[in-house]
Amino acid sequence: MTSLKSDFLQILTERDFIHQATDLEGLDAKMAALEKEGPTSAYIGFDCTGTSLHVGSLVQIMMLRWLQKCGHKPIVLLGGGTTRIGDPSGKDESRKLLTDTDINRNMDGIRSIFDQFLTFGDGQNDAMMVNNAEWLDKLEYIEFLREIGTHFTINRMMTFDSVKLRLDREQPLTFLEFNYMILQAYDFMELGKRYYCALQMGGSDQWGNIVNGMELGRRAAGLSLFGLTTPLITTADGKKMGKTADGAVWLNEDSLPAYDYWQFWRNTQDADVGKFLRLFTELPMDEVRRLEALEGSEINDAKIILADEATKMCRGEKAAAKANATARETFVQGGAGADLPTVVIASGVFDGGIPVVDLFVEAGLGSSKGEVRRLIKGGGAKINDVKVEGPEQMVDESAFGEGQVKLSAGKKRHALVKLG
RNA sequence: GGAGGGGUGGCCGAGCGGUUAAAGGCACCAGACUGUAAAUCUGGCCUCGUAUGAGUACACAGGUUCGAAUCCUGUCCCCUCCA
Repeated sequence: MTSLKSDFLQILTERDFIHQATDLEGLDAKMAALEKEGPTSAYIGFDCTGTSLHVGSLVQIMMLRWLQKCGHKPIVLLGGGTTRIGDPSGKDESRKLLTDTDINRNMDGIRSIFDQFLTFGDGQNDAMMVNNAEWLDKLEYIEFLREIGTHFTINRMMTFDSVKLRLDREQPLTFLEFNYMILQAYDFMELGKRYYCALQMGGSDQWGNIVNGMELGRRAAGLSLFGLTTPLITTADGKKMGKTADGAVWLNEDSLPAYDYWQFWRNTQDADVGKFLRLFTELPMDEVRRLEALEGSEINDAKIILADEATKMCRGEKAAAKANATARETFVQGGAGADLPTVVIASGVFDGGIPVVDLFVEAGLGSSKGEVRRLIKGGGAKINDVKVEGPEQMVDESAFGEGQVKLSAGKKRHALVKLG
């Protein structure tokens, strides 16, 4: 890559954020002119398909954060309107249609995430959040077709992956979904007109949608727009990043406690440490290079730093410190950290003792008694770090040395039970 | 509208009257090895039960049969081809 002049693109390149970009030099020149011409604003759209976003969206969010750090203006576009259509990109089947109340609820959840990562306000490079329902809901069909529809040919639309893949696999694509890209294109143009937004970023599956928006903006409004996509982030063994046993790794505290979030990063594979440090932390590159070069068990230090940094950003300094402390106490000192999932059980329940099996289910370390029984059979269940010998074992109040009991299912899952 | 094919456990996918709680694979969980890694090996993977076992289960509802995921009837859903 030839030398880039703008800080923003320089950083993005160095940290491997960029998969494809339109006219990188042109964009670079525009962004480098920051001091004279003011900040460039750029947007990323997020559909409101769930109450939270997961780490899959984190690359995108990090880009907005860097954008702001470099003195530009990030725009978060919530897809209040487009979510009512459903993006067919990268999906074999159309998604179930969401109700408006679902969408509104989801929007609230998602909104709260961005407060962690960006600074919102009215200043020149403060972030802003907009909802595309604001303009999409008002569109008039015939008028829209005449003004916008004339700029799209079916011939070209058929060549875009989101459409082509679906058709190639002989999967149905509804007319509703077919319109998604047009509406997203319209968004880009609208943001260009309203807020001088010149750049749209997104995941690699958004390339087609982004390019469409650029072309529409140019043809229909004479705007000069740019597009940039991130690579699909996969783990070293080729899986899509961000799925764990219990599902997605959510960014919202409500959906995933900070301790688990921290653990997710802590359990990164060796081979991914460098990549993740680049993308998901703001550590200087020298530091990243030093950390990823660590070998053997030393790389664990790098993973801890990764977990600290990532958690700090998403959940705040305190939560990160707490998660770190809990992990240290639990794993290094073999104790029980305060941040472990905790269940309070009325002390009366223990009169005469209760079966271990029930206790584990109660503590959320197993979804059924059978599952816990199997765990015990496999030798994976421990109480206060003592292996549970058999499923018939009973637990009574004598186990509560300091008012709590630590239960472990395997090496990584722990929970505390307290008397209440 | 017509003709045909199909709906099996989280997913893929065998089975097509009893030997089927249902092959195999993936995913997942635990153990061993380690470094809270990867790879590998071992065990597990519907619910209840210490267990012999029992209860549910192969889209849904009925029926035939000593016995059905397997045969029949109806319903719902999906796909393909034709118009």
